[in-house]
Order: sequence, then C-alpha cells, then structure tokens
Amino acid sequence: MGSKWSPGRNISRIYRICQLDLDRAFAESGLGKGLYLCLVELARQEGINQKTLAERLVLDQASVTRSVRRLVAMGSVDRRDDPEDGRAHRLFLSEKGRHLLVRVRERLDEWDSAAIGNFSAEERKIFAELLKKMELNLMKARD
Amino acid sequence: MGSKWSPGRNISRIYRICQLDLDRAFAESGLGKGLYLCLVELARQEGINQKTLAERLVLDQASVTRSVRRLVAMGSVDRRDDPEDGRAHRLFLSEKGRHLLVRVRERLDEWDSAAIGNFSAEERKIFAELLKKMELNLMKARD
DNA sequence: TCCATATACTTGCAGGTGCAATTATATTAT
DNA sequence: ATAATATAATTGCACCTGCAAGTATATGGA
Repeated sequence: MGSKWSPGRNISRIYRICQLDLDRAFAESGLGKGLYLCLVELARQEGINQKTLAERLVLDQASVTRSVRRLVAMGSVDRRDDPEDGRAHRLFLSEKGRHLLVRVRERLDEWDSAAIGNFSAEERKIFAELLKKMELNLMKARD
Repeated sequence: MGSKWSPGRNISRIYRICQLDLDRAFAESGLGKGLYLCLVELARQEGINQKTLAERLVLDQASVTRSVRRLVAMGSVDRRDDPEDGRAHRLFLSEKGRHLLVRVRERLDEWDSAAIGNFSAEERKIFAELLKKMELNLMKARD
C-alpha cells in the first residue's frame, strides 16, 4: 500500500512545477526569478516597506532588498524615504510597473486556471479553506 | 473585498515556510539544502536512476547529479553502474543512509503533524484528493 | 542627555538551482 | 554495419537565496 500520503510531498512538487513555468514565462519579459512575487505582493499594499514585504512573501529581507533594487532599476517600482522612519523606505508601483503588473496577473490567472480550472465552486471553497488552515498552523508552529 | 483568492499564493508561501524549517533542521545533521528530498524519494524506489529521480522531484537533472554526488560522498547512498545501460547509474541507500532516513522521516512526520495535525480524517482525505487533482492538472498542462 | 537595545536595510559569502553545452552510450534508420 | 538521432549524466555559468555581520536610525531606560 505504499507510503502514507504527505501533504508536503504534493505541495513541494506543485510549487516547483509552478516556479519552473512562471520563472520561464517571466524571464522573457525581463523579470528575473521571483521578481514577479515582489511586484504582485507590493501591488496588494502600496506604501509597504521591505521588511513587511519580506514577511508577506516569507522571503529573507536580503533577498527582497535585491529584488526591489532590480525593480527600481528597471523603473517598475518607486522607492521613497519613509517620512516617519529614517531607516525605512516605502514602495510604490510606477506607471511602468502598473502596466507590467497587468501582464503578470494575466499570466498568474492562466496558471491558476490550469491548476484549478476544473474544480467546482465548492471544491475551490474547501481547498482555499484547507490551504489557509494549513498555512495558519505552520505560522503558529514557527513561534 | 481584496483580491481574488489564488491557490498559487497560498502554496508558494506554505512551501517557503516548509523549506526554511526543514533546511534549517537538516543542516544540523549535515544534510544540505534539498538533500533530504533526494534521500526520501530514493527510498521510495531503490535502484532508480538519476533521470527518474529528477522527474519525480521535479528538479533539474544537474541538480540531482550534484545532490547524489554529495550523498554518495557522505556515504548515505550507493551508486552502481546500470548493467543494462552503460549511461545510467542505479541508486541505493546504504546502511548509513537507512539510519539517516529514519531521522529524516521523523522530522518530516513532525512537519506534517504541525501542518495538518488538527485536520479531521475527512479533511485530510479531501485535501489529499484536491492536491493530487491539482498536481495532475499541472502535469498535463506542461505538455 | 546618554547609553543600551531594537529595527530597517545592506553587503559579503557560501551554497543551491536551472539552462546550455558536452561526453559517453543507446537506439533507430538506411 | 554505419550514420544520425536520442538519452543519462556531467560541467560551466549566471543568478537567487539565506545567514551572519555591518550601518544607520529609533526607542527606551538611567
């Protein structure tokens, strides 16, 4: 009867399939590995700082520093000093970034379609709940 | 009402939490990043070759080459020429590898516990089905 | 005020990863 | 048999990542 099912095994494979597809797709647009993560997360809350962005993405701050630097260099993100905290910087999408975001979101939507396009509304609802529950469990377990 | 829910967002975050935890945990045992993946997958089918191992893990062959080389160097994996194919090599766990595997599996089980320990049997069943369905969709979409 | 500690960010470093090109062996077509 | 193509594995390269250490600013206590 084989080994017991493990969610980690499934999820890690799904993640790597996803990363391969998306990294390849976005590389053509000049968006290096993982840059689209920052772009999309930033779009969810403009004015956010790098620390918070790193937390949201569960990435190292150093990594976010470098990604943001590249996004700024390519003109997709504006980085302004935080008037209330001399250490921090607030991040905003530029016009260029907003255009790029449209294309990125289209691509991500395509990916979601491929992934769960044949799920019923009920299945999606349950799946979303279970994934969120799992993530919450893990966040709690991290201390 | 915020953005539409996306499974990719959840899954990529869950994956990175997992990788952080496990990589840190196994680094103490001398198992560098991702080595435990090869070890566990190999244990599921001994005698497998590197190409197949890479496919199962959705990793690049080059990456598997290097991981296997390290596992062999640390004495956890035996690598024998495939008698039926001069290009290929068959991989087996050594005694040392088998002992290591026990500890690795304990750790992975702990992680699964933290992740879905509070899921009911019914929830686990549904979750497993949905994840498998999703993975299958993605594999099909890869062409 | 002044000092200790905490925080946001950056940088150096040691890996790990995918891709492209290479090598050695298999397989297939002629 | 032989040449063309395919496959398993390897290597070089560019790049990303996390960790640890460092810098600049904030915050809190004596």
